[in-house]
Amino acid sequence: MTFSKINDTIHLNQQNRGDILSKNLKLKSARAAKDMSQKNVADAVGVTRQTINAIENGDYNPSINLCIAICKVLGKTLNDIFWEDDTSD
Amino acid sequence: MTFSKINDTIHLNQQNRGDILSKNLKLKSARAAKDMSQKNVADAVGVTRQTINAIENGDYNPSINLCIAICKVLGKTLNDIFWEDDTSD
DNA sequence: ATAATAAGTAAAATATATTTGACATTTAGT
DNA sequence: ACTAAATGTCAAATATATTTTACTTATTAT
Repeated sequence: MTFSKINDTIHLNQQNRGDILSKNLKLKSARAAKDMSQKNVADAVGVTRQTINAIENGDYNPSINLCIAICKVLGKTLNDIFWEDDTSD
Repeated sequence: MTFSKINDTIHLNQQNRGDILSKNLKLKSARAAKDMSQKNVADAVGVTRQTINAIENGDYNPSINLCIAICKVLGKTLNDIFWEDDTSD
């Protein structure tokens, strides 16, 4: 049994930061729903506002623990904010 | 027929240990359900087997893109494998 | 007993997430 | 006009995820 590599996008994304990654609009709207600024969320989860800004703008990919912390602050789950539902493409 | 060494009682408590090293047993079982080795998953998502091993054993936290890739390989979602459902903050 | 695969672990090197500090733009409010 | 808060972005420094190489143990099968 062989397994094909489906994760080429990771290294591609890491090399072309800001080019290919799309914005996380779910995060932006979830934050807006809580009426929190980027700095508010950043302080709540213990990172800088630049980090939250970069995540929203798709400049790099956060760690799973940071994603979980953000979700909890915003009252959402990982699937709500970070799961890409692009089943059709 | 050989007998394996049963050397610890830790396994009995793995599910509900709140310690530093909380293993990701959901990942382990999802991988077992697909009959894939750590190296199989590693190759499929484009990382080394040490990375998969470290994630399963809770040694460090992967990036969200790697988590998504792992989930897709195993036919699971982020919530299935990486969302911790302990509502006690 | 030997070989082969899977798994656990570790030290050093590399890649990249995150911080720090700074500057610019927009928006809303006096 | 000014002020402040929120956002966007950038370069350099730091922290840490990930790789590479290697050694070890466990398991299964020959």
